[in-house]
Amino acid sequence: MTQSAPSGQNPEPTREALISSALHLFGRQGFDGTSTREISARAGANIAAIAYHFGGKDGLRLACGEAVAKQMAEVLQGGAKTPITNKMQAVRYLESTIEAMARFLILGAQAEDFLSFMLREINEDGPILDGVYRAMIEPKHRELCFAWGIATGSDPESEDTRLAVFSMIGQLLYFRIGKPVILRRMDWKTIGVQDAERIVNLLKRNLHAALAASNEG
Amino acid sequence: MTQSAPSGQNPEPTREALISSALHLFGRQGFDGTSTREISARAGANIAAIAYHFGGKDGLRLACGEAVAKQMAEVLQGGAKTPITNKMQAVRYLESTIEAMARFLILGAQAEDFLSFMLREINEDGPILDGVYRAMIEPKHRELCFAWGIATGSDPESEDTRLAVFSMIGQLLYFRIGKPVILRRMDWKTIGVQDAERIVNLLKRNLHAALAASNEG
DNA sequence: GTCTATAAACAGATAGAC
DNA sequence: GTCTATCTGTTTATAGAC
Repeated sequence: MTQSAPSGQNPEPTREALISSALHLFGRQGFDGTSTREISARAGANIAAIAYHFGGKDGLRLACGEAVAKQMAEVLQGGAKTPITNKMQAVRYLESTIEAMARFLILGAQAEDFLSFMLREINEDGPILDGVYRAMIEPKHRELCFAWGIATGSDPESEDTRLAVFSMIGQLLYFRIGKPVILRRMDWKTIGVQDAERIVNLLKRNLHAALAASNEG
Repeated sequence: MTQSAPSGQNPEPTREALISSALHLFGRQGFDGTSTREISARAGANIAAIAYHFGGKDGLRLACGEAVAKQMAEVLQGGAKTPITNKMQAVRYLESTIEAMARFLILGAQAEDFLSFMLREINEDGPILDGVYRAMIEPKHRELCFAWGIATGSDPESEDTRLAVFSMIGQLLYFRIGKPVILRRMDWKTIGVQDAERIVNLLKRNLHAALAASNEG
């Protein structure tokens, strides 16, 4: 938005190409493991373009973080259509969120770059995590806690509820984070559609089991 | 910090210091983000010592992988004392494994370097993961699957069992992997002893709930 | 807005004294 | 086995033509 769009064309083609290339390479090789030459070459642009558009390599990294936050927020939106007022709606919401996230995380091909990048940024615990946490993780987790509270009849913002939601999300995310390990142990070359379905069913069973246990306690 | 070698005592003091320093820095900054100068300075050794002892930076990385595999194997050993013959023993084994791993992962201060390093290596999916997988992850996962099979009366090496064990381990590991996110959401500065206890209890509840659900199905 | 050319700093590896 | 000094290649950033 900082520049006036040329008539009819894509406003910032090199800018977007640079972000897309950087996201891909940062995710695969890490920030320090990727050179600006490599990024610009992959984007079909010049090395100097990075300094021009983003001020430098660090600026490009930040722009990648913003792109991830924006894209992920769009993906995660869609469950919050109908308001949740009773237990059945809450359970359905939790279920459909797990399904959507699992399919996106495990199968999503275009998600690969975003996720690898974010995984590294989470470990780094820097300003990019700050942004994505505020824009996406925190609001979504709060939403899930609200639904969890309705589904189990407990305080949505209690420590136990927040931790319970993390344990639900955690097992889901691990199927993406631990993918290299899982592929070895399962003797799979990749996680196929039917494999993902099996995982989704397992996660839903675990969800219902955990909810039932919470309702008893 | 530039000390000379205390000749005659510990067989390889510089070697060990280099591995320990590298593990720390690789975990925090990544392999590419860490220079050999930084490593040798922290170890109180000379830059040339890395080439002498390990052949180069890559050799030092491999040595770090071996050190992790060795240390982790020791930590994980200890549960496989008594043979598992009945359901109660199997459940107790799963429970105590979760407890031991959770306390080690979440609280263990000296585990920090090992885990950060391995997290990056898992994402990298290279030769270091190969070694650690074979030496530690695969055998331990197999052991857990065996116990899970006894506890639920299902085939220990079926795909569903292997995935179920991963979902159990996954939620455990996420409390370490996603630590920066969790600290923000829980508004904690660090995960204290009583917080860890709360998490362990949650994980045990989830374990029992999942086992119960598996027994029904 | 994109390019070439180059500067200045830094990387890992090594030769050779001790 | 440890040191200093240095070689060689690569890094990011920038100056200036177009």
